Amino acid sequence: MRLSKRGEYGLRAMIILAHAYNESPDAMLQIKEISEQDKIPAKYLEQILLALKNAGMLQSRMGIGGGYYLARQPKDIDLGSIIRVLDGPLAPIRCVSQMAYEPCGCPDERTCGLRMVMGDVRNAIANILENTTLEDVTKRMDLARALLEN
Amino acid sequence: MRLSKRGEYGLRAMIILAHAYNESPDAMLQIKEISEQDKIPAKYLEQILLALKNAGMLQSRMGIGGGYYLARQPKDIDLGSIIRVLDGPLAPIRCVSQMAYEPCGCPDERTCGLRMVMGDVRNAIANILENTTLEDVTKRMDLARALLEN
DNA sequence: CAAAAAGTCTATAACTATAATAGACTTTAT
DNA sequence: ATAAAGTCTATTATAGTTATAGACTTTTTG
Repeated sequence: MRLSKRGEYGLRAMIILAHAYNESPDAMLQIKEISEQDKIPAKYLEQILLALKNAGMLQSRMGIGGGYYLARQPKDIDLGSIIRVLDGPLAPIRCVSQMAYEPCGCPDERTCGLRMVMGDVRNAIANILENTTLEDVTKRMDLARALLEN
Repeated sequence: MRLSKRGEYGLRAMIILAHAYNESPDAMLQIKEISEQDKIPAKYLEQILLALKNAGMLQSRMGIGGGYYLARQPKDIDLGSIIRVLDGPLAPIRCVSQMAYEPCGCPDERTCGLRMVMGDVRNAIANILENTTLEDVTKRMDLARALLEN
């Protein structure tokens, strides 16, 4: 049930970009800055950010002073979409995937016990990830930081 | 977030064995029977069942008339344990795993946004899987079958 | 307009995990 | 003694993940 490094790196990068957005909506961060801050191999991060850009979640500017920034407000980007772009379906098995269904070959899907349980799991995961936005994440982080200062 | 074939095959096999248990608590099934019923490569299934046996969830008898059977009642075997044996931790990332924690290297785990969300996800998954037993699964299947007959 | 600084794109290498197969061995019933 | 079952370990094959490389394009600015 694990999240790949690719997914993890992508989420971390998006969270950093969301923080930058909060400070100034038109801030830009370079691949190198993000990769150093989060200890992600720069060339690998490059591919990840590019994929997120091609999926419409990031924008970028080339050339001097260029970099990446969120294509939408943090409140309009949910974690589920990010993971789907980088890692594929959220569902543990394909036959319960909403976005990428495939039959699993059991005699009757309607009475397949594994499918029922995994359907519950996929819904639980999707509920959290689709309803958690980058804004939610940065808010929780800010709150945790504030609480620690006392 | 996916379940491996190993995990899937193992769960399917355990569900079949639970059904056999329901029919008669001392029923035994052979590897070959299970593998044919569920279209699982017999030699692969062999390894899976052996792992579950070594983890104390199955018992077996060698020789003519031998086979596998559940080591405990279906109500006392939960799906989370089965998956842990076959696929490892339920958590999407190690730093939120209860059973196999490892630090993830972020500067401060207490304020790591990714960790907070993934902690929620791991709890949601574990809640379902640890609280669903083989008995729950066979009951749901029987109910679904009964409903379809009308 | 040249140079430098950034992102773009595609290929491929290295590594790891998954899935599957093979075969010799042990136990048990008849 | 033989045949039918599980046991155990090794090995192969495949796929997926992670990472690296390098040539290319765009943009800014001196």
